[in-house]
Amino acid sequence: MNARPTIYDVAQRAGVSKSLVSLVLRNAPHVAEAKREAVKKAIQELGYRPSQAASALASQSTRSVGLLIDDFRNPWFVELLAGARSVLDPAGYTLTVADLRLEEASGRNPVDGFLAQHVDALVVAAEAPPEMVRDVRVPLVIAGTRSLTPLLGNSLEDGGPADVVAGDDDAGGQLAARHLLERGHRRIAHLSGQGAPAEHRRQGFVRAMAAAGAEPLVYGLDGGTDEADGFRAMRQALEAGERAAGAPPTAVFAANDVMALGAMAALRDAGLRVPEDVSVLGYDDSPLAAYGYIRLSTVDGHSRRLGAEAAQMALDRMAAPAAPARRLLLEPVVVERSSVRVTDA
Amino acid sequence: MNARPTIYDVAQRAGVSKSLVSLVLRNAPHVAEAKREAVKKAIQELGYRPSQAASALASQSTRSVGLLIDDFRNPWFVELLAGARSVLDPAGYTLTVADLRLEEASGRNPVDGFLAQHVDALVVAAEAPPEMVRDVRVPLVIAGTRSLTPLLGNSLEDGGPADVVAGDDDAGGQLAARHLLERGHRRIAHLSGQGAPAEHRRQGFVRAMAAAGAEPLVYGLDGGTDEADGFRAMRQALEAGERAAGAPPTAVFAANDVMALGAMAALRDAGLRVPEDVSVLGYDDSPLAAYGYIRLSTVDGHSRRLGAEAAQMALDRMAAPAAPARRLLLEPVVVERSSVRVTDA
DNA sequence: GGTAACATTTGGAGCGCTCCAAACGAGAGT
DNA sequence: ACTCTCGTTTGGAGCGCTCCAAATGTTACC
Repeated sequence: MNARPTIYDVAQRAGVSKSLVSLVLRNAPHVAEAKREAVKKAIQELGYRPSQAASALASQSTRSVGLLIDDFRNPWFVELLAGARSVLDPAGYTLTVADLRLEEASGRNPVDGFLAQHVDALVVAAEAPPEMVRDVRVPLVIAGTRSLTPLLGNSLEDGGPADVVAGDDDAGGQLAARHLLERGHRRIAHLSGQGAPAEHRRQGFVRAMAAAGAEPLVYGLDGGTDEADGFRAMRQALEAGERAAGAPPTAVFAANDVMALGAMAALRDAGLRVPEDVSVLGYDDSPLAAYGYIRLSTVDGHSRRLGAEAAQMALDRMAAPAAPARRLLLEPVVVERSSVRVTDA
Repeated sequence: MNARPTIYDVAQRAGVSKSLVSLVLRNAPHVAEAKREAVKKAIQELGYRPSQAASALASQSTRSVGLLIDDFRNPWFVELLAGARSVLDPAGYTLTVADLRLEEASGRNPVDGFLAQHVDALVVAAEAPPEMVRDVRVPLVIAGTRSLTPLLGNSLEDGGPADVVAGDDDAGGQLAARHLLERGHRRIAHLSGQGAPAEHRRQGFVRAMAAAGAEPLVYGLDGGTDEADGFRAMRQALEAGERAAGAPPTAVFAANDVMALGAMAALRDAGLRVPEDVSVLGYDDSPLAAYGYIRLSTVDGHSRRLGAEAAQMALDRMAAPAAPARRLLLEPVVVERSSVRVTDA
């Protein structure tokens, strides 16, 4: 009585066979309108809800894709997720999300979790250790940064091919440097941190600075990439500036928006105004950057489009498992808000 | 060959029966160490991953609980989630999260989704329409605000009992008013919005103001509760102040942290400093409030504890489905940072 | 009136696992 | 030597659904 009704219960109530109920559920064609209605009515009355477990088991498909993100605390993922849903929803696919940081903290392997759940495809938008995504036996798309591309080598060899869509972090780093350079800045500090995306952004930055004959000042290499790390790296930059020339940098490029926010805190604590005294440029164009109170100029890696493309790739690969692997590199652009000013110094 | 291996494959390779493999998987006692090892080895070699669908179907349990949150964009949920995991993980339960806003936008019912997935319990931490959680037939706990309590009536009648753990929003509103009053403020604007939590906070605020003989100035009633709404409501408050006495409020209490951030933007645009010219108090103690660049004083509804208690209630109810429904009201406190100052005006 | 052609509906055989009752072995006790 | 235990292992019967081949209508056409 408290037991969950099954298609048999529905079938009995509607006076049809279980198979017909199944057809109605998947709204198949060639079902008489009257019976369809009768079944729907019975479903209503019984409060029947299909068992995804049974359906997955029988059909070997869940019409769902898993999305692995880095960390729920960094709102970077919000747009990615929205982009992915915008293509998955119309296709009738469901998205399940997991947070790598949280999963690892509890000693679980999120990829195993997804596979146990029978996701039909996997989108990895986090720096997962290569062995985690190896041997996945399900369409895999790497979404995020160019830095994840090396994973490909492995995946291609011992499993299906993996598609990749990434923001070109190296180009983004160069872009950031040039953006600041073009606005008259020369003493530009870069706040970096560990992890592949940060590394690529840094490399691009360093290269572009060198090309312009400016000295790249890099801080925070030993730390992470969250707000506190940004704060700390900014303090280092400030202290280095005092020690050396007595002049702080006139601009700061942070490896992501959250770090930029940390930097802004450190600057304010030091009595420096943004952008009057020092300009700040972030990366990601996360929701944070767009807040009116923050108005952070930032490098936009097109996270929404990234999500959409990744989802599309997953869909395409499910349709054609043997198609050649695709790679798409998205060209970043800078979004100007109010944290960078032109200087004549 | 590309097919996913099953316990039969593992059993064959390890030279045991499928039942033994199943026992090893659930690491049951009374399994000889040698066989256990053999099975584990076979699992390794084959890259076997259990099928959650099959297991759910056979055991009628997934050892997972669903968590419905409001909106991924409001980082309020981050701590809630961490709190919930802190109790679910040790108990061997898995958490799956869905975002009400996103699901509704794509015309889906997230609760149906959870039930189709066979979650063993459901934690609702969003203002879901009552009919959505009716007739759920699975332990249900309402986590969030006192305002969700009315749902209970329904759930109790036509389904299992629902447990509730909530922050006392009404008390929080009063607390906010008193906090500001005690610090010498009299012209206090409240930025509210639609939705039950905001309503309760507002009611508490209005009551406490009245009790102190101060006039409650409420704005933004016609809007929502995100950053832009906070900005708009703050502008209204400022304009009203000019029109009336020529004096802006000396303090602002926003219905949540994101709105407070919007208010801070409006204040800065108006050339007013926080807290020197006007104090700002938020609500939720979200990660936003803690950023060094923001340092927002805020009412802490104990979201982490909320998550933990909710998870515990879910666990308890699964263990004792017939136990009387529990309700827990968490008393909010204010977290002082740097956005409120004492005034003598 | 009979039958081909099509639209609709149905039972049965799994999908990969869990759980149960029963089988099996190996010491222990008599 | 024989029975009892107790620890360990096993086959079988489902869980609720999908998918297929086959059955059953229905309509149309000769």
